[in-house]
Amino acid sequence: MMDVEGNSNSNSSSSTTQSDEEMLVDLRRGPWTVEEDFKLIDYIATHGEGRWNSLARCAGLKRTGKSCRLRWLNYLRPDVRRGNITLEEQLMILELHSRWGNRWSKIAQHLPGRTDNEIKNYWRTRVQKHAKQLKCDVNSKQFKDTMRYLWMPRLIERIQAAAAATSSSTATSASLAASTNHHLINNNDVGTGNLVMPHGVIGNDFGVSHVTPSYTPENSSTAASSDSFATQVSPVSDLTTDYYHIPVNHNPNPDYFQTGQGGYSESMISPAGYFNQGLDFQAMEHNSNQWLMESGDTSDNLWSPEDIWFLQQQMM
DNA sequence: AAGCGGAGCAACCGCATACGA
DNA sequence: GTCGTATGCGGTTGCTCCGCT
Repeated sequence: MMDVEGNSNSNSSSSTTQSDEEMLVDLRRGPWTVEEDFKLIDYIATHGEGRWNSLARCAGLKRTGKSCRLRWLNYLRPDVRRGNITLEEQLMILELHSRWGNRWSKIAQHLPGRTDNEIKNYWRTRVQKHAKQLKCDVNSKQFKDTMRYLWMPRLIERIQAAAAATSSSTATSASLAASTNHHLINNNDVGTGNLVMPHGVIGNDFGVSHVTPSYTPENSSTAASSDSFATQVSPVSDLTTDYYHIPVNHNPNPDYFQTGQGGYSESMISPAGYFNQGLDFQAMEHNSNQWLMESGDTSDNLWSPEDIWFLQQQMM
């Protein structure tokens, strides 16, 4: 593919409008040029988006409507966030993927500024790489448990640590940590009631505990809406949808919430009980150590030796 | 310095669904 | 109800970059 010279492409899409696109005998493909980008931006600024086939034609772009749409949505749109996936976003992706699977666009809706394509790429390149390093399939129960019991708690710890390091002086970051905990842990209150305590005292069996004396969902939301916050860290608290409060068993996807398994956080509360269900955590720990040795990307190094030690204690 | 291989990412493809005539 | 068209989504491809040998 990637015929940058723009070969005719009558078979580019089985469902794309024949009348519109086949008339464009000179369709370009491959990477977009700066000139094409400007054309598209200009046209959309004047006429708005939508009706992509006619847009492509009227804007003088020798591209398919689909190509224009994709370019706009994934790259040119002014609110697209570029750059590294933050810890908060990683956590969100892991959590949301555990709920919805490869529903990338749905996941992207909860990560403002991120596109489904970007999240999909992140998953395929980073998460699947880790699965490979752990020598298990990304869809396997073992790998999902690894995410649930090791990565996610570790991410929460690191988010809190980062917030504590930078925010003793700013309420914003504190609210972030609180809000992250609130959103990610609050569905534990379904059937447990012991994780989210009044006035933001939050803890779990992984040693992740945090006291946020003034936290409420309301002020978290307020803090999250500040501009500086939005540009520096992922606006987790903008995820105002209350799906975290939905009892996990209501999830329509049986693949992710099997009987007795619950959501990840439900099991996080009482890992010891769950650890007795035949999981090969020794093998996971071995592979995880190997992963830590091999990975040079600090953003991926979610586990410390203490984590491994703790994991071993849980298994005893 | 050159070759090679893997990672990351932009773009394409095919299918599904929505919508209007 | 059917057909044609438009849009959206998830999977896949292949290019570029970068690190390693």
